[in-house]
Amino acid sequence: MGQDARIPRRELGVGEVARRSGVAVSALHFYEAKGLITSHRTGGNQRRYGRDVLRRVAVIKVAQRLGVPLAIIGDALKTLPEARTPTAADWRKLSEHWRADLDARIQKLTRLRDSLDECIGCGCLSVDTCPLRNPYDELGEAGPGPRLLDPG
Amino acid sequence: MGQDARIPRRELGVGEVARRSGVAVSALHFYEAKGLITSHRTGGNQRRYGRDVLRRVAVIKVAQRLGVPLAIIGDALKTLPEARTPTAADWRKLSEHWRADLDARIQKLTRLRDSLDECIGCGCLSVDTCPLRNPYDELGEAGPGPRLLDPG
DNA sequence: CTTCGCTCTCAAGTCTAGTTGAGGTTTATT
DNA sequence: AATAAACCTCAACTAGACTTGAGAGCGAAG
Repeated sequence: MGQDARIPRRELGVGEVARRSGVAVSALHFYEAKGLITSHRTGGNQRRYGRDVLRRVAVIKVAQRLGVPLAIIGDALKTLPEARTPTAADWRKLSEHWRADLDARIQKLTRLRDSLDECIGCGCLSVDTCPLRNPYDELGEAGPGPRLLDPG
Repeated sequence: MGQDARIPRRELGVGEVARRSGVAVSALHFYEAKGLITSHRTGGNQRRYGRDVLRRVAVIKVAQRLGVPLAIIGDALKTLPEARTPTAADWRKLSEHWRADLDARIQKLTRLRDSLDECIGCGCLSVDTCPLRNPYDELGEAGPGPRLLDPG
């Protein structure tokens, strides 16, 4: 068993962080590879995390729920001074920024819903005239291929 | 040039469908491989589409804007009687269904925004008590792209 | 000191929605 | 008949966010 037995305030192993934060160990490895979190190693090359990692992972998860891609989250986290535990003030700054994105996304979906209501009985779907087919409000996700982000 | 010269009511070649519907030829191939549209072939193995394909592609594109994944769109189109051109009534049925999804998505994001407003200064992010971290409203988050899975 | 569980690295696979390219065939026009 | 534009198939690539698996090492309990 791990190192969590009687050491409430020490560093955390990867499995413990996984349990406490609710993400998989593989995801933590992945975040670390992407530079979103950091760790140092024991003599035996195992990861040890400071307690700030829990807050960081929390921020990551919330930002993902907001629809922010990992790369952007990573950039934001890097603006925090040197591997510091994010404070409430830091969090406020990040969340205010992301709130704007969220708002835009909600607006876009709402407009779409309104168009859908208008068109729901017409069945026209004309390429030129139907508002549902005319993306007057394509925000970011223009273009080719596989970049449609805007999950739930 | 192709077969569209003086034959307004005949079948359509793949390039013409692409031009008229605004999707790439490769996308039409792809939709066909996925069973969302069908064609028959000439002696020389080239695709020929009935005119209903234009309406079908229109439905596909609109549904995608609503955030419906291709697999679901395909299932819906399969409920239409045998390769029939979707009528206005068919379209209404589909769109009413998808409207509910859209609404749910909007509601979810709105709740998320409200939580964010509440939490924007608190910085708590407690795993147990923070509403931002407690996904009381995970509806099958059928996101595009990667699997943003579960209790994100 | 053995053993079992945890952790390590690295490669490859998954899923969506296609695009791109190679190499070859068909169709329409000249 | 020759030529050019369109079309064909199939494989491989893209992006994002991970997961899965193989093969090997680490750490603490018994």
